[in-house]
Amino acid sequence: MKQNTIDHTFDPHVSIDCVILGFDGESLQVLLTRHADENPDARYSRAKLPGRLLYTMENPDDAANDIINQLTGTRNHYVKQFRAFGSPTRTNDPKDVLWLENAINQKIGRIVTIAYLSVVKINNRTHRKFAGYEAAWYKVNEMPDLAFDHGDIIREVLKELEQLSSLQPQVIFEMLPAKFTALQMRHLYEQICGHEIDVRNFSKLVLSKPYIVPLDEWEQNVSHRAARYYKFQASKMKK
Amino acid sequence: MKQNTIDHTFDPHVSIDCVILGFDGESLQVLLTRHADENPDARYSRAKLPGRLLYTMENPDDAANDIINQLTGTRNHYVKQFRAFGSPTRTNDPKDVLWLENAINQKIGRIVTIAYLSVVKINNRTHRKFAGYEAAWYKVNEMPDLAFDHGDIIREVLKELEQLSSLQPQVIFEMLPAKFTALQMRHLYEQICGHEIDVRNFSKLVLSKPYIVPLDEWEQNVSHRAARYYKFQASKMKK
DNA sequence: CCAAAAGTGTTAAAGTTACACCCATGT
DNA sequence: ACATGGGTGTAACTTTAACACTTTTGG
Repeated sequence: MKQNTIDHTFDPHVSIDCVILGFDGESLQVLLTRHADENPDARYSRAKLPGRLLYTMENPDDAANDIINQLTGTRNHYVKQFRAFGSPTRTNDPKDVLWLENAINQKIGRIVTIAYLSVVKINNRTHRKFAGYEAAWYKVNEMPDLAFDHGDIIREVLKELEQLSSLQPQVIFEMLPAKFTALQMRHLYEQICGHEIDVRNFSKLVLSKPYIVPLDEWEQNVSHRAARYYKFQASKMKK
Repeated sequence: MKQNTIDHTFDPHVSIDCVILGFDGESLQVLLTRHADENPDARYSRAKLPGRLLYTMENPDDAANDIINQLTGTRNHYVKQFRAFGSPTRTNDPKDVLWLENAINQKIGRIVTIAYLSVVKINNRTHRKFAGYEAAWYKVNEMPDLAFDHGDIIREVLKELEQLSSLQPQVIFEMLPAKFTALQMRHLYEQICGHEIDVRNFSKLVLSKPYIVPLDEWEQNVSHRAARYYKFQASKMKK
């Protein structure tokens, strides 16, 4: 879709930021980038959402896919535009201004950013270094201090995820491994909706769905009764 | 909030478009602008969402409020950012390009627009002329051919409204007059969700809500049994 | 035998759907 | 008298919430 021949010029007015969420079996995590400097100057040190300026005539959705692909290696990930953030003060924090003008190499006014929500499976390719940055997963409950309004963006995206997962349960399975236990799935739901879920009600409700199919495989070498594995079958969803 | 002293320069990269919805007692309507030329050149003739470029350092939310205020005279209206639209081809239709370059008075690349959803009460001030344009209400089922991707934007906003009205019923009452009948309210719900609603179930469901309070007033001079009026009382909503 | 997590049913309450008739008013 | 819309109840079904004990396995 994107060619090497495209024009990589940009006007410093619109950027794309991606809230890439994943799940490690216990916690919901968000992928953040940091300057890869070994001994970073404080002004370079705040973590950020992965993102960049939008190229002239580039489709914002393509840009988001690019960013996600660069960091995670995936080409088929769930991604959805959330909304734009454009407060004139969002790029004003002195801690961020220096970084920004260095990175972009010119004076910057207000930048409108289009935030995307993406959910992926965490794997060993999702900690890539690129262009002087490195990306790492952070538990959403233990996020560091973030540049710009990125903390707010993440908090709002998380609320959106809660709605999204009840309206479109498929997104849940974009975060879970291909085979997962009921406990993993329940932990994920609990992280998303922010409260505990009764085990028995969860079994009934979720495991009764035709698109969650039990496998004839069980956990190995666990010091307790082994849990069954399930898989998600998209073709058994309706409407 | 906005002063006359603000800087009205802009870079032609980001615009704001408002999907302003209203209800006339029967149909859901959207406020569109047209060039007010008496005998309009065809190239000026497609209807558009009310909107404009974003001024340098202007808050997008403020811009949306301004646009809505200019057209409807209201200062307290429900408004919510929907999302950004930025396809590189969205401003490419030759029917629109001439108008756009005339209006903005320079060559234009791709413009990212931030779409807002607003709901207002229709009144006699909501057909204002301004700056060579005039605004008029159109039934959402009978929209004219629209410039750019404005037709798509409206269709997507209407889906959003359906979700919004079940999650935040207050928005319904932003469209209804201060006193309304059960029939009006039911028509509005039907327009929003796109199908008929059973009268008896509607009474039970809606009229059982504590925030919908019956008045001791009835319709006058109608050629059938007079319907009761109700009002919305925000203070009786919970959570 | 102990620790840890798996797995499994019942009941009550609330909400949703489907469905039909008589009433009040103006012409 | 008739046309128009107003107003009302019940039963079946579905969904949600609350709640506790026995099983399996490894150490």
